[in-house]
Amino acid sequence: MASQTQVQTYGLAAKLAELTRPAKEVGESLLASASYDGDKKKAVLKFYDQKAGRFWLWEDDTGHRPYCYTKLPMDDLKAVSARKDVLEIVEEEKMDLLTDSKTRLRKIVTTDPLAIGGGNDSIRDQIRAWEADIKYYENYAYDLGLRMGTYYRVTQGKVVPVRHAVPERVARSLDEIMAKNPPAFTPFLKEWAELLGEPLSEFKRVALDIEVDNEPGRLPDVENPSREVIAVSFFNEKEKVVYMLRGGRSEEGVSGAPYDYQLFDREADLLRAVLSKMMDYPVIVTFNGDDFDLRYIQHRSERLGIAEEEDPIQLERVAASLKHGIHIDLYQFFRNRSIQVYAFSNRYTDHTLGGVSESLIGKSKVDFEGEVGDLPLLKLGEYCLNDAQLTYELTSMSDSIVMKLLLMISRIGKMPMNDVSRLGISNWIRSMLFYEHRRIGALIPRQDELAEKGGASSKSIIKGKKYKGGLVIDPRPGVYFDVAVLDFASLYPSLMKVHNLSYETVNCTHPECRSNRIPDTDSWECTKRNGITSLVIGSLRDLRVGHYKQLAKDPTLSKQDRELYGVVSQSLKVYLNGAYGSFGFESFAFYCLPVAEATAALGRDAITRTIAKCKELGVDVLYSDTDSLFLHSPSKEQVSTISAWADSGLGVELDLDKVYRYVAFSSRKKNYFGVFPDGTVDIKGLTGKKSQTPEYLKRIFYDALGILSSVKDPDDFERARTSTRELLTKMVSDLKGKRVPVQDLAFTVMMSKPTGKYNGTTPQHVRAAMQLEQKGEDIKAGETIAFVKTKSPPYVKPAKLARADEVDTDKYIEYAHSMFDQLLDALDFSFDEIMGATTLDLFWGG
DNA sequence: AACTCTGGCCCGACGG
DNA sequence: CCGTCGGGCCAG
Repeated sequence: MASQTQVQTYGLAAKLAELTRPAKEVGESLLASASYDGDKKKAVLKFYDQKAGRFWLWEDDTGHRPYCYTKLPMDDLKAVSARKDVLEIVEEEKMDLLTDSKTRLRKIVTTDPLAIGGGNDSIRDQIRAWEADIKYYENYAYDLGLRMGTYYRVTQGKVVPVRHAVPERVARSLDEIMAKNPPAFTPFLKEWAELLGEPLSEFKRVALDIEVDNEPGRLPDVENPSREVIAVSFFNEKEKVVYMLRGGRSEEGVSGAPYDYQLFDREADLLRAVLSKMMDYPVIVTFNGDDFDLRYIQHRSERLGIAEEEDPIQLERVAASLKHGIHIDLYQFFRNRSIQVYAFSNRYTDHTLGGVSESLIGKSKVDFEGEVGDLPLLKLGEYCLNDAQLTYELTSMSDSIVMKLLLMISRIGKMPMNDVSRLGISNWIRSMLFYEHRRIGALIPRQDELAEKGGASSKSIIKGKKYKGGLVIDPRPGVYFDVAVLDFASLYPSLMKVHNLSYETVNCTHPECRSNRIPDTDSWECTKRNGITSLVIGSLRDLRVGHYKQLAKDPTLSKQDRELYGVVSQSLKVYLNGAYGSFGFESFAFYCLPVAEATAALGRDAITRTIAKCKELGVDVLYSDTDSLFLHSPSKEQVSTISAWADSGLGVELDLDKVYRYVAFSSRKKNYFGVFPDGTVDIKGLTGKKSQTPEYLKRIFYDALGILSSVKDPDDFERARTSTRELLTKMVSDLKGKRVPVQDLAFTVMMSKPTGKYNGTTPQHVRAAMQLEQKGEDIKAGETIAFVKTKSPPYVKPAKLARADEVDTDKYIEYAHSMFDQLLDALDFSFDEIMGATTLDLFWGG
């Protein structure tokens, strides 16, 4: 650890003199980020002192080197580093050295059949020495024993954490979990509980948004920023300010604006003020700042001759980062599928600022006509500030859940928050597992070593997939009252734990393990040693299921503690759900197909045997998908018998998840709806709930479900049938009579790539997008296209360009037909039938 | 550079 | 006309 703390001298000189101070004066400060600067060959920790409102940097250049694939002395490295051409060659030599040392090491390690951890202390030491030379600097802070978002105090050059007390109730619950697990899990559980119990911190932050004076119909070019930055807004609870360029814009009414503003005559002055303001904050939040806002400010500042020293922005290949703090680009964060699905339960689907804001905070972007550059200052400021406000509120909603998730995911993954916000689940897990390897002095496997474990032995159901996945059985069509749904708690992580699944243990070298076959695969499991991913994932699973989920609801704990444990539980869920899939992902650092395949195979085995057990007990299994069972009217005793059997026989927890008043299955898998005792409806997979279905059809669909939700017993269905018939008759009549607004008939489908990249086939939404492009619109991947089906080629039109008389009504009735049949199939009536032949004749003129 | 996985449904485009 | 495939969205 460094003995001397230094302060960087970039940034506005005066500002920095005010903001930075020597470490010996530093009181309690929040660690915001850690990174390794390869150019300066220094690690930089970024702290923020909330009380004093100042940030400071702590640099470490002792013993931690940037290019550690080498045995070269530091001085030699420095000498060659000065010359770039030489460095290239030396890098190669370094790689040779690395290979040599690894070969030597492997000779020793091969005496250990599993090649991780080492079998005795001398091997362990050698591994550690070798590992020290190939340190992975993402984990830098954690190598020093530091943790993100935690308060530290610096005394005599040492960084010391500010400790917290663990509530007694929490300690007790942890002891119980440790008692239930084999001793190998104890150190893991302890370590994790200590980390996860660390209180959450708040981050002083501001949201930023910019407006550029663009040419009509064209987006500003970030790489060649020829247009002026005309407005920049900052928003948080204390500060709502817009910096604007006069540029001849109308100043009418601006003096009475409901926000603070500053007007500038020169763009360079505006930008200097912006850069200076940015320095006040350790965390800056944007929406798409990586690709646009910060990149544009930086390039524009360069062009206007603003000195590097005045500018806190540092552009990287994909990210825009800050020299003094961290930049969170929410666009990157919300685009992350794991976040979308597991943290926000798919509550948003559109990844634009407007889309996410509308879904999560119920607020929209400001609308205006024409070009942003032509707006009067009052409007310009309002528009610009509104975007910053939405951005900020996305981080402050629900008690700042976004910041808390970022922080917790960062701590679990041993990855700085700025990286967490930009990278996907496989990178979080990579970082987490690298750390775990180093902590126990284990070798991190190379790709070729992992490949030796072999590929998949099962054949996937779907063409083009790598292995066989979860089991889905055909539902029994019809309506069933009193249906209980049992499901396995974290099935895949549980199986990884119980069956010791890890890349080094699966298909191990012990001859006596070969008989521990994993059903439906050619693989076997190891009973000689605990696998590292089994230990890590298993510990996290137990802590989530047996500890944090309960603590989050425990009334004896303070609100603050409950909130912390809720965030922990949610973050763990993200990791647990991603772990299995990552092992089947080619680019994952621990990619190991046998692990993914074995997990899924054991899942199929578990559910198959449970179904058999149910049958044996005389319980009807109506449906099952991967880890869930739908049981027809089981008794309490039957449920607890099955649950107890799963616990002892399979080693996996099987719980009663929910009970439906009734469930209606069609013959289609992953397509059903259920009604809870309180009348709420649970819809799965039906077309009527899909985001692409036109608003009008969705509305009718939900109306129909409303009718069906009132059904209390089989006799009620007759009434429901009559009401449904009336509803659908009116629908057909409204469609035929063109009484439905065109907007409500729009299909909304996302573009997964730009129009040009669809080769060979042109789906309807792409055809519509191309029409918009012809009108001069810019369509990007990720945008949602609204289109209606029309009667003449190309049979689609963007919704905003279509007239009611162009709509192909028959297509819509056809679509409604198929949509309602999914619903009615189950109830044993059909669209045609319910409409009655005469009604159909009437409307279809047949 | 990359966006955890497989299973399943639906529609429309495309080629024979 | 029909089977196959690409594309999108959803379940788990």
